[in-house]
Amino acid sequence: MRMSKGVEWTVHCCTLLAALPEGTNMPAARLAEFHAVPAPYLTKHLQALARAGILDSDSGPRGGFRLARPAPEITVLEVVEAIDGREPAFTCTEIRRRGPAGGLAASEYRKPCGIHALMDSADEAWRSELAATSIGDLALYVAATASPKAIGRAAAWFQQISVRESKTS
Amino acid sequence: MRMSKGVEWTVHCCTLLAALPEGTNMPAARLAEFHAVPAPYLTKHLQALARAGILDSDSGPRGGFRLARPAPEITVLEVVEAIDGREPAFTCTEIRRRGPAGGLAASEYRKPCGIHALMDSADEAWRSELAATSIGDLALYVAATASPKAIGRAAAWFQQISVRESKTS
DNA sequence: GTCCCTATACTCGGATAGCAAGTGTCCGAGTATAGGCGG
DNA sequence: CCGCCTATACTCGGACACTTGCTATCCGAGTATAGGGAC
Repeated sequence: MRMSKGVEWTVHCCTLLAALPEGTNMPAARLAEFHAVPAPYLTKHLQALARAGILDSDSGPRGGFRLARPAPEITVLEVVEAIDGREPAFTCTEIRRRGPAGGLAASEYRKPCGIHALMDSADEAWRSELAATSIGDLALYVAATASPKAIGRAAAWFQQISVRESKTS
Repeated sequence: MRMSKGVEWTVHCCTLLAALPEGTNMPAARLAEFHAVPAPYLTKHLQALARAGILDSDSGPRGGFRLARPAPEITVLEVVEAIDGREPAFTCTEIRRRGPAGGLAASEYRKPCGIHALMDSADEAWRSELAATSIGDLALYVAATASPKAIGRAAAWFQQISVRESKTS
């Protein structure tokens, strides 16, 4: 059971977007550059987030991605489900109905499969934990715990891409 | 993020083995027959459980698998980890250290990555839920909730394989 | 000088190859058993 | 009749193809901008 790499990338991207000023957007190429990940593949995942209603996207020059809602209203679970799928990891194939002891009428299996119920319960606990934290929480955590040097470098890079844009105009 | 089918199969197998009389074992072929799953592939997974110390195996005629410990002392988490691996689904690649804002000394990243911490927390909640239920609990649940007809069929099949064995002798 | 038009360059969006891991299968090594043989 | 030996058949154990889904990439459609020209 392995989670897609895209989850880590997109959650980091959302956290960065949450730190941007209101109404500001950032193209996928810049997001990829900041996180040192392959740009085309990251774009694919960001599109999935746009489809899920987590990001809004603008085309053309000065275009890019931005959070569709305030960061505190976006849970990490939403991002994970947008990338990794909404269906639970465990899929019950109703083994108990098969084989020599199975084959009975559906009415004989009214109680849920015990293993299925347990797996669903564990899955629910997992999702509950991810739903309790928002992108806004993560952004605050980063702002509070990141070293001043790292924040300084991020700010410097952010200014650099601003002058890089104004140079073309 | 999809869990291996082998998890469902082996948990069902362990539950069945828990229902067997003390000291009784069952070969992989019978377990596969009862659950209507491919025997060779199930064998592969049962071997993983034997390696993990969950099952004991006997070779030769009258051989087979049996629980290595009392069913209440075997948690579902053990079975899941034996099949699906012990490492967490999410792997942090320390994205924050890469890119234009990264590249600082390791001492600048003493606080753990927020996303990493959250994912570990969710993973812990998931594992905790699976560790709270034992194979013995599942066996009791099945015995309490399965329909009398299903239990009757299982008993009939169990008797049938017994006479099938005695027929050869 | 102001407005409009056109060409441009940059953005997202979906469709397309490559690869790793899970899925499914097979055959060989080892062992308790069952029958036959000798005492 | 009893004990031993041998051959057997059945079991687990690890090594070998195949398929699905994640990984990585590219090119095309759409749009706001910037410059030039006309009024």
